[in-house]
Amino acid sequence: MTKINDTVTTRGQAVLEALRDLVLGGRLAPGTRLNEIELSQRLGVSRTPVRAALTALATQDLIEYTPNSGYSIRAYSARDLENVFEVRATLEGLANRQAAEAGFSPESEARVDDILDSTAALVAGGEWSAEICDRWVALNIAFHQAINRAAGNQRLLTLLERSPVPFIYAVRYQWFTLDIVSKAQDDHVEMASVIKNRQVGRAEAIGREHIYRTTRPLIEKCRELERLQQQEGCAIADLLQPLRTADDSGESRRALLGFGA
Amino acid sequence: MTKINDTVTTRGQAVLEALRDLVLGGRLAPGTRLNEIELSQRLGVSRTPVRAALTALATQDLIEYTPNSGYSIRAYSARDLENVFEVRATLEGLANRQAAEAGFSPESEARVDDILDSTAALVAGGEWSAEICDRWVALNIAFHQAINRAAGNQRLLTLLERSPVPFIYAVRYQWFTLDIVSKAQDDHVEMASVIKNRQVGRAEAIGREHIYRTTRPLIEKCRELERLQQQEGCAIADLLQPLRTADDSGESRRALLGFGA
DNA sequence: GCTCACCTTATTGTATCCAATCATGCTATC
DNA sequence: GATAGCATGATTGGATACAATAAGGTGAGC
Repeated sequence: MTKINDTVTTRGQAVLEALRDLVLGGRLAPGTRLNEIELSQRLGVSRTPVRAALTALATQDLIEYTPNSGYSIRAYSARDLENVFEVRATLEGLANRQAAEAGFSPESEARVDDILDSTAALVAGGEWSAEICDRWVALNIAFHQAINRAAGNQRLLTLLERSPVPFIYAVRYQWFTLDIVSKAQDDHVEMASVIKNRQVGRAEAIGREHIYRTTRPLIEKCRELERLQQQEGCAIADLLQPLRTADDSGESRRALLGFGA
Repeated sequence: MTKINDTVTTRGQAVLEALRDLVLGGRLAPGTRLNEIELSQRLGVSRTPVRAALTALATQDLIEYTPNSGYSIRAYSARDLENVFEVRATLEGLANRQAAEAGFSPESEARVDDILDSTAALVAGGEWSAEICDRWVALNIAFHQAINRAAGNQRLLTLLERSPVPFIYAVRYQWFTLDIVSKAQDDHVEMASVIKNRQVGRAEAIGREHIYRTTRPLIEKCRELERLQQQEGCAIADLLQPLRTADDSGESRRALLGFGA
């Protein structure tokens, strides 16, 4: 079994990264218990750093904790997702506004333009594969990160980066089609433009709307699935079902940890 | 030395509460190191639950963590405070909007009205003492909590309740004067009214503005102090200085823990 | 045959021990 | 006299042993 990467500061930190990837990967069904002993054995460490990582993940609401019972993968209902995205939309709106207030630094502006060029090229290519999708997802994260950083609000940045949107990574091959990504590209171009022109009010509105636009169909899909089944949480488990068995070799970091299917 | 309250589920949870109160209490100067051994001895437990609590607090950004060095009380610059309150204002705006969208339940409405009656009575009394201030602070928290709950967004509620505004508790005697509280009362009345009338847009704007209004003077004060001294962080330490020696018998829970001056 | 109680076992919670790391202060050398 | 290197102490990081709790199964009694 592969050991963890020990170039990181402490084992606890490394385990935290590993378990975060595991949880966000979406391979584990809601309710799955995270056994401390099993995890520590898989990662080649003792229970101590595993417990530290689990504590941190539970504090971030990425997993559930029940005293004397342990940690488990939490279920997301369509309502939960809606709430998560509503908060995120609001916070990204704030980030865009503050970025517009502050204006881009020359470096930020260059970076944003670079990213937009890259994503434009991907979209214009007309091809769409798992590999290209992964490239686009990385660029998409980089784009939002660049804007969120430009806002110059450390508190906001921390909240946005520490609350990754669950399932987005997991469902990306199903979700980010060329059509969706093309619309996102238009949004991104407008976001950058509005910030450059320091249009504060529009920046907030567009930043917020961009999140609503891109996530609403996902929520609708979950809601539909929930209607078909009565049980809460199961809806999303099903949405992810195809992924739990799919090939995932592209994700090097998680694969490195021995968490393959 | 007083032991921790063991009616709570696990020692780890109890220690977390205790340390959270300690940190939010504002008695410890920025940079103060949180020695695991010392804390465990004070609380009458081993280092293990202390470490769990410290991990959680660091994850919530209430304390700072440096690998192989430990945990310490973080400093807040005026800029930090501004960022924290900007995020909070935005989130409370969202809460008010969602509350207006959903409307009050009969119970929520009754509770909000009760609280408004109580705070109105305090303000109308014309007297202002530490004791009355404490009563008002508790009611103020209850008011915002009631509205935030009425929004029906669990995610949002968690973020708001897990990110208590630092220093508010610490500086409350200096800060919440009869004048300030009286203005807050007007805001609260309007917030409740607008939600009752389901005026969604105004609810968001007023909720947001209420936070800006009540916190901006605090930020200005910090900024002024920072101008006087060059060092960052020290400003707020000074703002709190009088409190570090002040009598604090009103805070039963923290006093219970043996963290007196 | 069903239910309740007890016991067993698996897993978490806590304490303690050892290792690793960092900071401090001293000494020696330039 | 100043600086670099080393040694020593204090503190954190990690592992392990032990205690407590919860869940599940088995047995006996009704």
